[in-house]
Amino acid sequence: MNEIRTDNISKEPLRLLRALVQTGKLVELHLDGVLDEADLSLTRLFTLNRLEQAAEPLSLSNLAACLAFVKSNATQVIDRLEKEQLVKRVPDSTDRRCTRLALTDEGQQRHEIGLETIQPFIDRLNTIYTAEEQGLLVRLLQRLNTSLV
Amino acid sequence: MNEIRTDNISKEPLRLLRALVQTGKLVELHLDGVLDEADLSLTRLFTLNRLEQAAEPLSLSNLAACLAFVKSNATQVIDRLEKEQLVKRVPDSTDRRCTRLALTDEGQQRHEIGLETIQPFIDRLNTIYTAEEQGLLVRLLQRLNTSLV
DNA sequence: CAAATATAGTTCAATACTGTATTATTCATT
DNA sequence: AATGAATAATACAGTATTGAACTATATTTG
Repeated sequence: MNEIRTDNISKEPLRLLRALVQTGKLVELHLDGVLDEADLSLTRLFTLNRLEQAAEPLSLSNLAACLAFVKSNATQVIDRLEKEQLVKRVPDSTDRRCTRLALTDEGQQRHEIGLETIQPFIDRLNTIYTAEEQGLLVRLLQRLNTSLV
Repeated sequence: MNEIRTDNISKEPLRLLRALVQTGKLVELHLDGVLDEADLSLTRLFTLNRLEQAAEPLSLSNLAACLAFVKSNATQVIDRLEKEQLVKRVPDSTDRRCTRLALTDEGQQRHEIGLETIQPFIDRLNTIYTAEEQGLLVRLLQRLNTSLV
């Protein structure tokens, strides 16, 4: 009797998967366009945001884990941000393998600008979803997130 | 008195955004690894899946819209799939600007293999989320999705 | 019907990302 | 203390994606 249930689930097995992956891409595609005027991308803004929010200065590995890309890419993202003086590499005091990342003043300013630039989209999210729905969505997504790390 | 509410929302304005974008990326990162053994990527599997599911043969623009990437990328994704004989370009009968896309037999087989390859992850999704939660999640995500097109 | 505008697809250059191999350092075990 | 395994970061090659400029065909409109 559970055939029916199984059939229902497997009928369109990629629906959830596609929704998860492609909504993210759509959002990124949209915001990358918007952020162009601030000389940022969503990846770059997220990076600045992480560094700004972190209690302790993050390492490159931390960052790669936070932002869902591989370590070698973290190196390059930070290379680019450092070249533009938005971020600074500082050596870790105790572990000499480890590099810590700090926002420069200009990095902080750019972070602010970036947040303002995407504010219209944030407002739009607030019209699309109620506060409760936003909370629910975040909880559901993070449940998957943590199960993937 | 609504200051409090506003503050609450703007305190961590990127939480939802980050959850949306990065959960998608994490899933893709994970499945790209898994799909490697089938000589596929998630993008490629989604592409095959779209072509297989479509009632009418899709055009390249359709596909780009479905899969959340730009037209020039659709051209190249299809170039690669066509080179491997998984997909065939066929001219549209009425509009000579338009190219329609068809799965080859090998493309269908590879699609099947791809689905089997990610089945363990689908199963895992089914343990992480109840059927109701999956439905809810899809509805919420698609609401944003359609508002972005 | 001609001219202007829009649409479908492609090309090409620039950028971003992944994966493998490598170096340097630390940690663990004996 | 010495050796071996683990971790942090990087370099580099290969691939994927974007964006702008372009060609060809359709559609609209004056």
